[in-house]
Amino acid sequence: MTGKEKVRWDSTRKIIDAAEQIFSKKGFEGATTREIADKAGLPKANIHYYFPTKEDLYVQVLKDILAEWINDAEIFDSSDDPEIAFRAYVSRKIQHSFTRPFASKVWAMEVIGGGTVFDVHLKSSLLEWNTKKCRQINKWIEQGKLRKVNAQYLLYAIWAMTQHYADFEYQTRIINNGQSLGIEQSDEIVENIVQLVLRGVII
Amino acid sequence: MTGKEKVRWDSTRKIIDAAEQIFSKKGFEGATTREIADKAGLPKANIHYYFPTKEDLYVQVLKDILAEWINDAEIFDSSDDPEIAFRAYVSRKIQHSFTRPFASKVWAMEVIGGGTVFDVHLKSSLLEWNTKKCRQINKWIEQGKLRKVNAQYLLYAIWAMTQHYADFEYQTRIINNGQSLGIEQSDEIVENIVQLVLRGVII
DNA sequence: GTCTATAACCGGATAGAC
DNA sequence: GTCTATCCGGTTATAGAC
Repeated sequence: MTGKEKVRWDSTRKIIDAAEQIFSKKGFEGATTREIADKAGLPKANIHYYFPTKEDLYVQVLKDILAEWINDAEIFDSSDDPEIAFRAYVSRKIQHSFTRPFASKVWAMEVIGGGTVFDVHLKSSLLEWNTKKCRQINKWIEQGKLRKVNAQYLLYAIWAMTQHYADFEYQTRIINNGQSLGIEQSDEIVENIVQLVLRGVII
Repeated sequence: MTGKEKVRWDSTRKIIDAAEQIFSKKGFEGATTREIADKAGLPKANIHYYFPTKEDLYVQVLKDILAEWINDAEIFDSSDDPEIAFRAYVSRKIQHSFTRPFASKVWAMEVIGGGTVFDVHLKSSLLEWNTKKCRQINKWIEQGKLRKVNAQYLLYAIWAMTQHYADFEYQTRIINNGQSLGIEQSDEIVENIVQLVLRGVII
């Protein structure tokens, strides 16, 4: 990487990291490029130099998140034993909930708001991610390793339970007397979700 | 109710309904009083007549939602049989997910964004709601009706799975080939969540 | 590539006639 | 209680010097 390329890469990275945090607090419309620039430690004009419009930056953030989740889904193929695979997946998802909470929140807000900037690429990536995992679950059912559950609803359940700890962190914090749940609780949380899933599907 | 009171009540209702929809799409910062006024069929100045600031209106919307959810929780006391109580609660929650999706989304966005307008009243109502249900679950555990599960994590799981169908409706729609899940699927969805919960906790 | 200055516009809120 | 007109501050985006 030449010097110029490095500068470009560094600035881009700084901007995306800042954008993730601001978008996760205010959503697309509520976030301002000014706030993002301040958080990134750059003048506002630089944001527009690297990302012509606010929407370009926002879409980039969404694509980054989805790419990470699709990557997480790979672990589903790590074992032919559904118990091991579910545990590995839930564990990785919860880890991400605590280590990269902003990305998850941006995605959640975008979906809740009705997916106004979702383009064809994002939709097809999401479908691919979903299809892949449904197929694996259905294979296990055919092999007699799982009860005949609805794979789609099971995925929604796992998704919802794991995302909850990233997206609704503020709510869990209020309920937990102002104290954040963190990495220390993650084993406990993973075990709890995994138990619910396994009792529900293992024969 | 006198004529004037009726006008006041009608306008207030119209404004809150419109606000729920706009806030659920754009969040607090992203929503504009102009859009809310248009949706309510009133001039913008009228919004400010009934609700001096945008924040006043927003807080009112949040309080309405929480009041409804606290009301939903009452059904938890409807039976001493946890199976019946869980089923009734999940069922009511899913019904609300389909019949009043906007309210749920406003709440979700507010929490995801970090609860910037959460005041003491909202926090204590939320805690009350939570405590009430934890207590009931723990009573069932003491009575030997349920496994020794962590009541708090169980509530998060139920909350997350039921809310998912309201808040992430757009995502489920993409995955379902552009077709909305609706009331027709609600029995199936309720049964799915209830089965997961019951297998997880019933001895 | 960086940054200051500014254009062009839009937001919440209010004044004041009806 | 309703509505038009308007103020003022803040927003995205760009022009142009360095």
